[in-house]
Amino acid sequence: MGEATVPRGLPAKRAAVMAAAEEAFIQDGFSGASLDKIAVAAGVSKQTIYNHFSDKRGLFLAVVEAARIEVDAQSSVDDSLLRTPDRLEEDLTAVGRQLLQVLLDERLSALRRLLITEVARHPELGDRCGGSGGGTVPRAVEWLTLRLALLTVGGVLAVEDPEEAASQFVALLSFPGQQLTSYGTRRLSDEEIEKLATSAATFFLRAYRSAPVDYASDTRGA
Amino acid sequence: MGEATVPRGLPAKRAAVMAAAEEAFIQDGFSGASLDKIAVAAGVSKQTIYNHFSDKRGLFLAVVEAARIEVDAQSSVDDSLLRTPDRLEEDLTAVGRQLLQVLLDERLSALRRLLITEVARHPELGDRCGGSGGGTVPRAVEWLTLRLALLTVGGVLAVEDPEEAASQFVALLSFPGQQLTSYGTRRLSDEEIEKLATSAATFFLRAYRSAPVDYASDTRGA
Amino acid sequence: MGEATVPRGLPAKRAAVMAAAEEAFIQDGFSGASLDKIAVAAGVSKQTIYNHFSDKRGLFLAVVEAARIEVDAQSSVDDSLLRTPDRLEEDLTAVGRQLLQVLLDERLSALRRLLITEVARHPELGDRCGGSGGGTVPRAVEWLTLRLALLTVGGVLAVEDPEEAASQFVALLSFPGQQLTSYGTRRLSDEEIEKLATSAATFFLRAYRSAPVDYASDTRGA
Amino acid sequence: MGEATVPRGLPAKRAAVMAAAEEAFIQDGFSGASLDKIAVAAGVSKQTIYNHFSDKRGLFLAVVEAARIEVDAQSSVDDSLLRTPDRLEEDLTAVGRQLLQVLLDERLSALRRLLITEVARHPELGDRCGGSGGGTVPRAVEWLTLRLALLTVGGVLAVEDPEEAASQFVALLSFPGQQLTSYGTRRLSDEEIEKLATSAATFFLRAYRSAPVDYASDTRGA
DNA sequence: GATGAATGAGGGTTCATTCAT
DNA sequence: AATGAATGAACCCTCATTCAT
Repeated sequence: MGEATVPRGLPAKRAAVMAAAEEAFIQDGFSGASLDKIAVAAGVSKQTIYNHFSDKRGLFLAVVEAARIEVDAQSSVDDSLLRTPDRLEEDLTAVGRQLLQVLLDERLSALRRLLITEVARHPELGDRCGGSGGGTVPRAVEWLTLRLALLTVGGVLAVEDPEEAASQFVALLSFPGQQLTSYGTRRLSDEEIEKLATSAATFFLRAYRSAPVDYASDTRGA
Repeated sequence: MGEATVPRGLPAKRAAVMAAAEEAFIQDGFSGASLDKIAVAAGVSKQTIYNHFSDKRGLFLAVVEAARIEVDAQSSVDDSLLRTPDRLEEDLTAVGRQLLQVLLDERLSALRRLLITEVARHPELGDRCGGSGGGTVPRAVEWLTLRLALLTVGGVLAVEDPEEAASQFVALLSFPGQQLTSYGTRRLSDEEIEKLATSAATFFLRAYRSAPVDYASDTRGA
Repeated sequence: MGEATVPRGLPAKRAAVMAAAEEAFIQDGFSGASLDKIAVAAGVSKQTIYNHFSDKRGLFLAVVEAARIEVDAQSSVDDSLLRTPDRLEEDLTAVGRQLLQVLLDERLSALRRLLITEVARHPELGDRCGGSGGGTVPRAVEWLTLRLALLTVGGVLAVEDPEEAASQFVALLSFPGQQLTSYGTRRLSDEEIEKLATSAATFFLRAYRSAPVDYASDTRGA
Repeated sequence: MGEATVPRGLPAKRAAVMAAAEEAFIQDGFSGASLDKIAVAAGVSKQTIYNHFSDKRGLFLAVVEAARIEVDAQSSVDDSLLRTPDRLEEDLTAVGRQLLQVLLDERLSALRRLLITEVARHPELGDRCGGSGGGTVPRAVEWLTLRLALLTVGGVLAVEDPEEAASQFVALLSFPGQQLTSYGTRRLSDEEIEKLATSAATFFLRAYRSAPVDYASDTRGA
């Protein structure tokens, strides 16, 4: 935990350093980022960085950890969705849209790209950042898990393992989303988002919708 | 294509440089890798690198391009699978196992991690490396697409868009695979592979199996 | 003025760097000089140079500018000469002697040689170093101009344009002086100096002495 | 003498190298010039340079020596001038104009700048290149010396030492010419040339015109 | 005689880091 | 707590030069 829990130095300077460092690390990677430039960008002496953080790696870890927490706290899905059986497909598609936007959020994507490469070089990142550097957003996934469980209890869905199903839905969104955007390097158009969300929701419901009687008469979307 | 297609210098030295460079770039990233060390590792003078490649960047691009091509050429799936209606679930699970092994192949994963961060910094990579998301294996995916199409034609599956369905299957495997392994940083156990493959195959067939009459009697789920 | 006017770093180190740099640049030229060697000669780390100066070029410009100012400040002619009509030829010859010594001063010559080649490559030098031809000494020339003007006012000389005449006198000294010494590369003997000064003074007075009545009886020549 | 008198290799390639080298050395100085770039500019392998010349210095010396000879051979003054007493001032001014153009010739100036700095570093240049690297043009000066001697014999001028007088005339032209042009870095306008030539001729004749009877009534040009 | 390939040394510059204030 | 000054190592790259073809 180190630097993050025992901040030394004036908090304002510390925050300026972390902001500048986050941008630098995201832009240039760990080795590519320069403490000189970070200090200049933060309007701070270089030594001040060393007063706040143990060294370059310490700064890096603190920045990533803070950003992860912050991003996760900001990502949520419209809580009114998936609460009733009607509009099931529409609601799930809407959830897909929102999840996509959360998962492909610019800052989160940049962070994820950073983690993906640096975790292999800095193993402590894995421990600090909720595993794997995968960069999914725990809160939103937990929320979806809960909804799926409730819908199953309500007889609307037939999901044996809600956590697994939630992960599958996220996978159906995230994987093509990352492929299409080069891991968040470019943005998706509204049409692309719509298409991905619809496709995932359709596929998902085709497998997990509970009423087999409806199945034969189901007019599955294209 | 540049340096990769107009090799100058003795091919042996060139190959040694590329091998050493691939390892260095994978290990330390683009900025982290040192040409000095690459030269030493390749048993070559530093200037020799510049005799073969224009730049550090030129070397990087050549290395990545070559590795991509090579990896893709080596990755294939057992061609006898998914050729008959019987053993559908077993075969699809086997395909999932093999795809997982291909997709999480150590070298391919390392390359993917490299690309994920560096594409943002070297846009040429996207153009050269086909999709830049870096890291699915075109040949294997094409193979699966073809199999799904044929099975649909044969009435075994009900897949409207085989390409999309193949991508979905890959997503169901790759996304959790990458999460669990920190993008290929650690290896999956056989049990984990089995579980992922089974889960994906089950989910996939639940949605795409063509005979609804079988649906009610299906003993699905792990 | 740039680096020269905003000195950062301990002035002592800065001065040591500039001294070492002046010697190196004079000895080896701009491209020939090595910052490594300058740092060693100055007893300073190489990075310290970059702490004080923006660049190799920045260092070069600062060094040349400072040296020019310093050299000019040190060069003067015996102020008691050319103040009375008597001893006109002797005084002018003495002025010639002293001007020669000033103009062929070792440091000034070295600086001039440096400027002559580098001005073409670093145009800023021309602006910074007053005329860039590099190497006459403004203060001494101004002094002579004033003396010639006063002697003309006193009726001793018949000089229409004192500034032009001063330049001519300097030309009569400098040009052969530079030729004979390979632009200050070797030193003149006292005899050579005497000969040049006498020749220039004789020639000059032959043209500019005011009393034509004296002309016929003049015992000129060496 | 070395390379210049015992040329090895195909003369065409040798000439291409020398031409490229002359430009490079003039542009960038001895240390600044790169054999790599010279080879490319000459359309020749680098090793070919070493087949023709001993090393970088050998190439440099050969280039400078050849250029000096060539430039001198091309510089001459209108031989019909200064042959009769009439039009003395006009002729001498015309000689001044032509000498200025010769002395400030672009190539000669560039060569002179090169020599001025490099002679100190390569003493053999002084021996090979007619002393001092001063860069006057022997043939033209000899011509003027002869003319002044003949005019003195003819009673038109009163020059005791024609060689010294010729040098003085050259000094009166060259020195301001080099100052004004930053040693040949920029070109003089016709007006500037005219002014310099007139000034030198006027000054020269004021001192050396033989007829003192004319002196009092002389209306010396401004 | 001419080449392409290779070398080792050194170029200028910037790095992460520490000391003194 | 914060700074400016300084460090030594390492960075990528290019140098003049030689070897083998």
